[in-house]
Amino acid sequence: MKNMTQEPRNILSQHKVSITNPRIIVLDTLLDFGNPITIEELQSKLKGKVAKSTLYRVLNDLKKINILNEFTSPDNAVVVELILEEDSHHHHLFCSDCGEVIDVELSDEFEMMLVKEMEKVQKELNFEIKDHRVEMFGLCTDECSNCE
Amino acid sequence: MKNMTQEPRNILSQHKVSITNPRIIVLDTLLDFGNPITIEELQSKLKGKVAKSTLYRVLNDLKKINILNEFTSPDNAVVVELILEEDSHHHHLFCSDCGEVIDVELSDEFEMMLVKEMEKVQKELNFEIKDHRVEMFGLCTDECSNCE
DNA sequence: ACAATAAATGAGAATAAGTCTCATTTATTT
DNA sequence: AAATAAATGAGACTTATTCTCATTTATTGT
Repeated sequence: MKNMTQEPRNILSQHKVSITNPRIIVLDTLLDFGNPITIEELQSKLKGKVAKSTLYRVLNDLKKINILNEFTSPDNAVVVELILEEDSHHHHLFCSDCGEVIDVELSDEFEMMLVKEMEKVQKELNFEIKDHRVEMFGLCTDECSNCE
Repeated sequence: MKNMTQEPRNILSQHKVSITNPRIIVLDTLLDFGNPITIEELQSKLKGKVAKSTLYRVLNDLKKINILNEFTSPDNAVVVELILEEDSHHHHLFCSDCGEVIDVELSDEFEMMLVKEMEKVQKELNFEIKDHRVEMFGLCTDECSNCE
């Protein structure tokens, strides 16, 4: 899902937040990595460039303008992922061995069925469902660059 | 999914772990609550009865014998839930307002389709999928005892 | 382009969740 | 009931995240 068409400066100005160095650097790093990334890994990539407190602030800023998705891996590590306009709806696959997080697109057929299920749940439980998430856990095999 | 048929002592002896007071108290509390619960809330229920360090140890023990499920809420709070033998496969619904976590069963039809989707993903990505989870987010309305 | 104002940053202190240590207590085994 | 092994409590320690505040950087109006 790597995407080089978007520029940090454009992203920021499109969302009407001021353009600052730390924001550009964080966005650059996320765009360059192109996959969901652990805060820990992100911190190590930014060591010496962006202060720890600033990193957390920038991540919060990005969440506020809805271009950052945050979730946790099975071992409770926080993972973030940029939401780019041309990204399609997708879910995540976690390797329990190396910790890698992989984007997965499921079929439209499946997504439609999930929506129907959610509608049923909404009615039964009188709950207004806004969003959903499908997570899959397992082991990446020989294709994974981390585990061998 | 509240279940009163299981006794802490039986659960522990069935899993060959020694029967101790803190373990009984923690299991009792989880059985009594009968729903997924935040560590924070669990701690407050056990205040003065079980030491913090012991609580975490007991929770780890229960995870080791596979009778405790752990996951995180959308705001990254850790939530635990007892896995009882007669519980059926289910998913979770999170209220963004009051933080309540509700068990949801989805149709067999849907689950079968999800399994098919996972098989596709397994082949495509050469990933061995062991487990999955469907999470839904939204707002509970007038039925919820917490929000009004 | 420049001054004034508002917002963002860095560095480290503060807080909070979870783990670890170790002396004491409680279970289990014989 | 004694010996051995395991579990506990209390609090120290570690690590992730938030907060504070003095300084720097961006934005706005002229």
